[in-house]
Amino acid sequence: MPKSKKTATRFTGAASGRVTAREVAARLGISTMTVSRVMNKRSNVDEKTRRLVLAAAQELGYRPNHIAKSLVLRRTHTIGVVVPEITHSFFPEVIRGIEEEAYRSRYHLILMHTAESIEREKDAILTLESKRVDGILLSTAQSVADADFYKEVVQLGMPIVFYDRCAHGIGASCVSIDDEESARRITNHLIGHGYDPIAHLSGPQRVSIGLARLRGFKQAMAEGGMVVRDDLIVEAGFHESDGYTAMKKLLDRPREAWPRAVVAVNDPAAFGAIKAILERGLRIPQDIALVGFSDDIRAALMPAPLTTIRQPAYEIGKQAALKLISVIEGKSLVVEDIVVKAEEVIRESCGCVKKNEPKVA
Amino acid sequence: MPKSKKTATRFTGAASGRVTAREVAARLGISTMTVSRVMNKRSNVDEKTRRLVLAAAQELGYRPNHIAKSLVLRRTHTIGVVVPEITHSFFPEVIRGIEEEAYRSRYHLILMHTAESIEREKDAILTLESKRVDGILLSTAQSVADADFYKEVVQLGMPIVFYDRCAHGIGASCVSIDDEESARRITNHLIGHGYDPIAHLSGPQRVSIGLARLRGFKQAMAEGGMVVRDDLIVEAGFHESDGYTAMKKLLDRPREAWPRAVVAVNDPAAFGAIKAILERGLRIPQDIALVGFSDDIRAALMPAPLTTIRQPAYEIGKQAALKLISVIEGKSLVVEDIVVKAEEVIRESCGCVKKNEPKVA
DNA sequence: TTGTACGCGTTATCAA
DNA sequence: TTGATAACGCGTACAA
Repeated sequence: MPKSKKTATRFTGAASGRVTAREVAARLGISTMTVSRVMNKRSNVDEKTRRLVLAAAQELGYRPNHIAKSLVLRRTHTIGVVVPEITHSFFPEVIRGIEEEAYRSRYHLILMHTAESIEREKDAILTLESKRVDGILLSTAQSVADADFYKEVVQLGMPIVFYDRCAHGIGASCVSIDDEESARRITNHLIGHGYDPIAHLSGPQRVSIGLARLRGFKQAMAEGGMVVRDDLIVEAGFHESDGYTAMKKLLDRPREAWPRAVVAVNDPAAFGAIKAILERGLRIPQDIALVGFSDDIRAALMPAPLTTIRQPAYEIGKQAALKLISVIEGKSLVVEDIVVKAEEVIRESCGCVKKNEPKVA
Repeated sequence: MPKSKKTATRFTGAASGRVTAREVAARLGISTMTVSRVMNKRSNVDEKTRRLVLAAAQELGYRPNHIAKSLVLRRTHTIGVVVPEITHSFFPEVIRGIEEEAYRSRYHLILMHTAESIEREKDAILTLESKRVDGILLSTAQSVADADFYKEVVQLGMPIVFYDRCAHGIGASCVSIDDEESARRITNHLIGHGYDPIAHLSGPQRVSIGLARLRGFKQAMAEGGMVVRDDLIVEAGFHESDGYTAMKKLLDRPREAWPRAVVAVNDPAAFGAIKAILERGLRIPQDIALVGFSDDIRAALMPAPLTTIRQPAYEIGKQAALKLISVIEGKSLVVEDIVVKAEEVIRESCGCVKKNEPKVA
């Protein structure tokens, strides 16, 4: 041994209360490298020593320190997941999809909830960069203003994939359903049944999906030869209360100005609209027909079971994770928009079916 | 000086593509310690150099490396959250509570989903230990067998707080509602209305809440002078399908063996039971009365709006995070069971109210 | 098959 | 107010 030991080695578990590879090695009179090799399942270790190390590790309660490992390998095997609204049932399903895929590839998740706040979102991204996650999955907050911020993230070399609510044109991939096309299809349903006029409770126009669904609505109207009346497009929001307020605003007008049918930007907004409609003593769909978007767990249980678009949330999460991981691992270099197919769920609220199905799914 | 468009020019190797404190320091001809002091808002830095450092950091796109920081400080400022079932609406609410409290104290969350599997749960805990989280919040998987495993976690010095589904007697705190007492109260409701006999669709008896709710049921029955018949206690499960199967089993018996009322272990199970009851053409509560547990978001929307117990999920998450953080920071040394108050929500399914409230909340 | 030297990026400590 | 040095616990690249 050439050099004198300057290391005042702790033999007991000392300060951090944590056992290190050095202690496992010391216990057996071997080097830490052998311990390292065993823990990483390298083949070039004698079977006998391998078993000794494993036993000692077990006995001492050794847990390899991923922090130190990450520092040297410059990989954390961790993905940052930024969620704007954890309560909305759509996102937990997305998370489940992400989680399943991450688990399969042995990645872990750091969860950041922005509560729809752009400030918290920026903060979340900075934190994730500092935590050196290998990549980020992000759905933008409603209040998103500048894509420049996202662009900087991309330029700094952080792999990022957007899901559901995307920022386009900044060199990042996006996984979502075809919001525009889906909104077009479901609007067509109402048009096809002869309802006129048709109103739209829109989402915030800052948010990609709010914009896309409005576009789909307008396109269907144009194709159907309907007049798009600005006074029948009410910018609402994604929450039940938003839909309630917006619908009430419509119903506060004179009766002849009421819409005959309504396309809500999502199901919660539709629920609010339903409430407003029923409060007036009106019937759905006889007086006003209605469709939503997202197939919320409650949609089938409404007094008028809601016709809506089913968003395959799990699939979106899965695809997003899949894409991100392949970007991280250098297996995928193209920036792309991945579109997951959404399907219509026809129920009674649009007046398109007559049969009374049992309400419990 | 206005912003440069292309930030982050790497000078040295920096294979990870990441700017380090060394590079910021080199740029200014100072030491990394000064950079460190500035980033950590230490007071003993000259105001002028402080500004220079901040400017250089900004320009280079420097993000302090939390990994390295964690290694030396032996603190990650991260909490591991283990969730058995992310889809059940209860847990996202808990997570929101945890997240809010963690955010307030500047902690971050690593989310682990066990999908009710004990294997994945063990794996999750080992990973969290390796990731050196500062503490763990855990709700046990249904298949939990040995508390010994949890005990080892505690003995290794990892702060851990259980929530909702707890492991007792191992020196860890627990945050939950008073399941036994709540089950007792809601069963009492049925007894008070003269229903007899009363059945219980129980949860798995391996899980703390399954056990506690059964105890509460039995206690109420005993206090009410009712006979507890083993054949009317059916071990079901927490899912809708479990409740459906269990209820069908009851209804497959001769009519005189049917219960007059049913206490379901939770709302999803109650939903399944409702389905089974309605399929037979029976009415709720006229033929069979029913109560659930948890106030699922769908409870009010059932054909027979469900009387249930509201679990303050957000509050549970908040309390659990609060307790864990104070344990981590050495401000709380006692092991305790924290009980969050749950309240009954009386709706029509128990036949206790007559008025027909609007179904949309 | 096993071990040694060094570096990953940061902070505590002590000296200047 | 600032800087030099030594950890933190591990893996890479070599040497033995």
